[in-house]
Amino acid sequence: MPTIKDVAKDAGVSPSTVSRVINDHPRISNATKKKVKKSMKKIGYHPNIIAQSLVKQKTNTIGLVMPYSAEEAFANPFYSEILRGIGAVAQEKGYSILLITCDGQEEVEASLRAVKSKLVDGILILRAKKDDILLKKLREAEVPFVIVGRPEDADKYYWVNNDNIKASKNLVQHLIDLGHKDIALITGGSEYIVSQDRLDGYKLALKENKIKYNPEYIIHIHGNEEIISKNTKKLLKKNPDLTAIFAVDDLMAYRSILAIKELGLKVPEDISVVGFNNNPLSQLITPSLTTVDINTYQLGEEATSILINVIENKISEYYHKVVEANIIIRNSCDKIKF
Amino acid sequence: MPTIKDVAKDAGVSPSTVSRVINDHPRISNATKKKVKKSMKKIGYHPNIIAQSLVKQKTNTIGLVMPYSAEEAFANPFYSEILRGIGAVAQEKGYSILLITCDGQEEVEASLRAVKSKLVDGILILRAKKDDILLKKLREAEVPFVIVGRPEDADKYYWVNNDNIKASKNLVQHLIDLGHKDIALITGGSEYIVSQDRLDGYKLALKENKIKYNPEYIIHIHGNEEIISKNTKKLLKKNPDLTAIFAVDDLMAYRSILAIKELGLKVPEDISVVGFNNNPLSQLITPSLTTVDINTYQLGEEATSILINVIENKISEYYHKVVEANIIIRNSCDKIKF
DNA sequence: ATGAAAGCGCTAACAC
DNA sequence: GTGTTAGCGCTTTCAT
Repeated sequence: MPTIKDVAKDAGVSPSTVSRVINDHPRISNATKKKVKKSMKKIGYHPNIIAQSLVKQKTNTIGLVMPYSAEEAFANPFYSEILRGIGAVAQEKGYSILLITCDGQEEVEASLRAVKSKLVDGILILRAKKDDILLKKLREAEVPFVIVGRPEDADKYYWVNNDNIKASKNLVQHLIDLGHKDIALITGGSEYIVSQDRLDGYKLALKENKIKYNPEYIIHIHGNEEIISKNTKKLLKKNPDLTAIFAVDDLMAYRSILAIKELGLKVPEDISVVGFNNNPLSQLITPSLTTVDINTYQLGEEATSILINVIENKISEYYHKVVEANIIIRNSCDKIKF
Repeated sequence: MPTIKDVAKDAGVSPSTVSRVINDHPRISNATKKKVKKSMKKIGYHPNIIAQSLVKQKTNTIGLVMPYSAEEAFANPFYSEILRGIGAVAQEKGYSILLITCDGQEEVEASLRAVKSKLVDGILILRAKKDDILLKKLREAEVPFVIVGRPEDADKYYWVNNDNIKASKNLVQHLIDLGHKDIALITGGSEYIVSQDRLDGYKLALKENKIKYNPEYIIHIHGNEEIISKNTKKLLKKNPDLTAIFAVDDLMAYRSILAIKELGLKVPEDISVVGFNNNPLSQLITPSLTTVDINTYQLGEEATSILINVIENKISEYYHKVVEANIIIRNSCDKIKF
């Protein structure tokens, strides 16, 4: 592999001149610039990015923490979609993406290692938990990082999120408008703030409509498997008054629908179902699923854009951005008949 | 950020001794080893991986080329799932994953750049095309790389794949066993070898059962959108004899099923449908989809394992591995009634 | 078993 | 505008 010295020799200039050409230095004559570029092409030279990183103390790489947990959640197209948004902006601004894979509990360690080893200039976190050690450690380490999700101490972080409370409230309001009063909520682990927010939106909608909140209607699910099916069935048997189910992720909604069908009931005639996140498949299933489009791609774009600005010192004050979420009404809900 | 010199000073040894501790050099006394490790912890030292990479001429990073094309294909859980397999092995063997995102046509350039800039030690390619420039260029560049898919000139590459011909043949045989003779095939762009293989398997099954091959039953789809719906409908109207549709990806099958339903026909009573790739959702839709499990996770594991072995010179001869694919029979196919 | 010194490929003062 | 030199943080001979 040719180095900067080989180019210098071939072009009859010094290595620093070659370096200046690489970095588009202003004070360099067009003649030498051309000459050097020709030499680079001739001998097939590519700058060694590792060497550049070492001296510039910057890798132009952002880290993406991805626990490869067995949770089905990971099979969620959410990740592919947000990755697309992240990739698009990163590429446009000349950054690479380093996937930091790790198993479950190691994520704190793995992230810090990537940062302290100078592998990445900044980090993207794809979830926000309550009492999150990872966030605290990263802040202590003074690494640039951006969260997709709403952290606690919201004014001490950079983050991007949907207004989950509002979107959830609107979605439940839609069910209420159709005449539903007994609405179950299937939500995720209560350690995730997104679960809390969607629950809060649910409660808010009930309150505004003077519907009594019934804690028996709430299920917290950890993982995404069979439990949902079992719990849906249990729920429906225990509470024959239920007419609607709100699942906080479309994948969960699919499982609920299946369980409802297995019980011999029909969606939406007997039970209305709504989801969240607008999985691309939700328009293809039968019945097509009413859900909330959270603009996952844009979430990825915005987060990356902010992160790169932080890395390049173009933002100093903590800052967040709320991305619109829109209800998409399809065929999984019916009016209550009196 | 502390460097190796700071540790050396604190421990009262030379930088090279610290380096030897970092690299588990055999000839180093336990006493100094302990002393140095203590200092490292005390001052919060982490080796700078960039500097290590520069001198070792090795980054311990593998590149993953991912065109962020608009194709829905990218929303396919296939990518999440294979990423999990790749991540698991990479992490276990101490490698990071660099996502090389690029738009459509740039993939050749982007991959070569990553390699020649010494950003990665090797590359993983997630598809095989006919007459593939990328593969040729990578081989010219003498970069370690492994393909997920069967390339042309199969004996000149490292690759991992399912036996798509066999799996496809078996799947079509299953339809034939149910009495189907008029089976449409919806497949991907003919530039992809996987499309060709699955078509060949289809043809083989017909031949073995002395069923005449009808080219009108074959549709090549580029992209995954509305076209599938339109084409399914056109196909069904033109060929009322059709009793089954084989889509080479589950997502395509979902769209076909929807189109069939929109035509007022029933799956599987009127038309049987089979898919491929065993999308996790295929068990959740109604009717649940008969498909082929290609063991995506394992595909990712094997490919990564081979790549790392190649990088570390543990394999020299070109080599490939075929991963089992299994038919999963669900409820989307019916027997033909005579 | 440990230290001194050179060098991986590049950039960035500082000279002129 | 271009060359000289030092140095980014680490490893690795070559000494001892």
